[in-house]
Amino acid sequence: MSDRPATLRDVAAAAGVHPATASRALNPGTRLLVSEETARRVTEAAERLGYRPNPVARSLRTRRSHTVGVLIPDLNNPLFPPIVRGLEDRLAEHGYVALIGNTDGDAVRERMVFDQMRARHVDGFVMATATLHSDILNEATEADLPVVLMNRTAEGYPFSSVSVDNEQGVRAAVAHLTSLGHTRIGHIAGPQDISTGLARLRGFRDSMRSHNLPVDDSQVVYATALSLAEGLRCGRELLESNDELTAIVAGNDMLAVGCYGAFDELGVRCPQDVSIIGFNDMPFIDRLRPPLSTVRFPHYQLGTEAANLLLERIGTDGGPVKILYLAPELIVRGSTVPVGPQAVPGLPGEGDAREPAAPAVASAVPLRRGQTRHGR
Amino acid sequence: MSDRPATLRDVAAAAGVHPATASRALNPGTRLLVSEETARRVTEAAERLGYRPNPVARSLRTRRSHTVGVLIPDLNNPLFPPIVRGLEDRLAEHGYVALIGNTDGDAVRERMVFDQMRARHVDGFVMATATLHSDILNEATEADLPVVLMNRTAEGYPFSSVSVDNEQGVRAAVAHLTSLGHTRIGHIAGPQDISTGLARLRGFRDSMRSHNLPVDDSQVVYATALSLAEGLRCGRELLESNDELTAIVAGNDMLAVGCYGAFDELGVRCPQDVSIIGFNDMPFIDRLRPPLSTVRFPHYQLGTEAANLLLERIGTDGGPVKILYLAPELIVRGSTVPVGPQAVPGLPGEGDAREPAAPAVASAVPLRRGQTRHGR
DNA sequence: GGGCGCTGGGACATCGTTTTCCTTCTCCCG
DNA sequence: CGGGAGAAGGAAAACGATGTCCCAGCGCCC
Repeated sequence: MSDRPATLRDVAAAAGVHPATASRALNPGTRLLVSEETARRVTEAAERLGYRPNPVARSLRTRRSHTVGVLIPDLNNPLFPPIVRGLEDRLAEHGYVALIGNTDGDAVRERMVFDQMRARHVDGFVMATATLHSDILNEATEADLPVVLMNRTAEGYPFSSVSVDNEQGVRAAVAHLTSLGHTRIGHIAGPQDISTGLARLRGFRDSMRSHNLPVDDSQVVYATALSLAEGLRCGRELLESNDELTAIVAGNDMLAVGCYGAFDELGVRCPQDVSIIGFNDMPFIDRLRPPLSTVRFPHYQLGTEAANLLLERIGTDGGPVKILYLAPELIVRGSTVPVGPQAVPGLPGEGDAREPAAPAVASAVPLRRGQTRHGR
Repeated sequence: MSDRPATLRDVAAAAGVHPATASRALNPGTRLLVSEETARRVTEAAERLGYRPNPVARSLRTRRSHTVGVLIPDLNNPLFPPIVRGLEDRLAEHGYVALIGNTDGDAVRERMVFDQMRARHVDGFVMATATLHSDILNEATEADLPVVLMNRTAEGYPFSSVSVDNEQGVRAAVAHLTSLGHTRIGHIAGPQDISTGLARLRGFRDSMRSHNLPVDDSQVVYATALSLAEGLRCGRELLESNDELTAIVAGNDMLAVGCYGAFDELGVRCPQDVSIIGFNDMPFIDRLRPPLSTVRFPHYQLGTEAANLLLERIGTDGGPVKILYLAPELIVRGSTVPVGPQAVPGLPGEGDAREPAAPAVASAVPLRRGQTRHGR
């Protein structure tokens, strides 16, 4: 109505009460301190004036910004947007908003955004950042900041975390490959200072052992980053030093896609010559050639669960520390086929195990169009 | 040092001055109001105490939140992360942070996030949202909110905008196709209530006309959203009603990729039977099969320019309204080939016009590995 | 009937800055 | 030597909400 937005004082005046009373009436937690009748009058006045509490003033008083800091390596990595969406959506339900900070895996940048967010008085942190610099975690511990680790696990820190059961995922991947007859399986391991890199390598070794398959040193190559470039480099190295390799378990989808480049370079056909399986089931990964077999986990839900954990910690300060694991799921696509000479199917790599209803290439008829076209 | 973070009052006490003086000394704009000597003492005290101004208190007083609202359709669309990164990086340089709101192309959600952001007193808006609901724009105009439209143009609103020269981009696409001998070219138009959908359709009609190629009604199909599903539907429709079509200009990459699905369904080979070209050059689009020819624009820079425009508007209130266009660039990949029988090259769709240095498949030698492998 | 407990709500301080106003002091010039 | 300009910085009022303190009134019970 007026040009300046209505303030609590305006509402109080309109309702004929003291501002403090108006505050009490409007606040769910303190509403029972005022009479039914007064509360009604105040809320009605607020409604009429289109009153919106000023979150800045409220924050100043309550020392709660209703803002959380989210540290991720890089939003450009297609894995993160769905996770962030889950996080944001869940936070929004509780009146919180997320401040997203990209660290680019750079310690200096990470420190910068962390400090910047602390300066803005975020109520908590969700960290999915690549290399967990313990000085930041230490600082957060000392300052008793609510922190939730996402897709990373806490070791010796009093932080809740939500992540995927990486060992189980990799075990499923290895079991899948062995069931296809593969025995010489390589692994492109993610950086070992990242918990996922570590856990997946562990899962790889464990399940190879349980299948009685030896793993010599040349079968594992270590990436220094979860990037396409490192995937290319490691794939090259792995293939060049291992003649008889028939399958690769990549530390994540990015590394696997990078490996596609190595295949092209070396004239290796995928999946006929070498099968490969990734991890994450990134968006669009099913549209590559060949469509990548991978281990999926529920991205969006990872975000919502992280939000839940953080909200618990923030809400009643004393919320328990929880370590949550989400179950992974094997997704078989065109990049993994049975080993051996028979492994040259007519149509190169199609068929997604998860969407069986999708009209497959195989079922398409040549169609009238094809003929007119070829005749040209 | 202490457990409670240092406040301006602490700094003032430490420097032996009044808090107001400390404020003046610390604030670049008012520093010249205090003596050299005092300023030195204050900054030194601040340094010593590790003083960080409380942005909440500052915001309350200055009515500046140093926060901007960014409305985008969906962060999951790979086109947006790079743009958002550009925006955030540039804003961060000036002490601003972005609040990102996903509208999902839904008017209700859009209204929600808009209100939420206004309640949070953002200093301005960057809107890249799909359908620009004029009531929101009207409201922003009335309230005199700084608004920058990104990848959308303003029509009759006093807002700066930055977008791509869509007409020119589509003209380049059509010229490319005609130079390959295509004459029967279809268009999957984006929604006509989005400025890009409109402009690209206009560009299509214009350039077809200037090549003296007729466009009948069946050659243009209208998508209701920039989604894979709509691309599939429209591609299907276009192909089924146009027997002799040899090329398609898609309203954006998403529609083009959706169209790939239609190709599969109908047994149409791409690019041998039908060439297709997209728009945007989304990340990872070069890794599809076939790699999509498309029209690129500098994503990151779109974000930084939007940030620049907004900062100008926010800074000196009176900053001019600017309409900025970025030049597009044609990217030829494997999805567009010459029309006719000769259009069946040995290797299906490879070769990226932009990265000529990349080792191409064609140059890969069979390699020793290939032999051992084939012998198996 | 007076003390007591309880409830509703007003007054005021407070969160940490910025900003306006005003006092003090110095200096310069007529 | 007095007065005005100007610099330096203190005092205090915001900004808008919340929370603490306290008082007035009312019902109740002994």
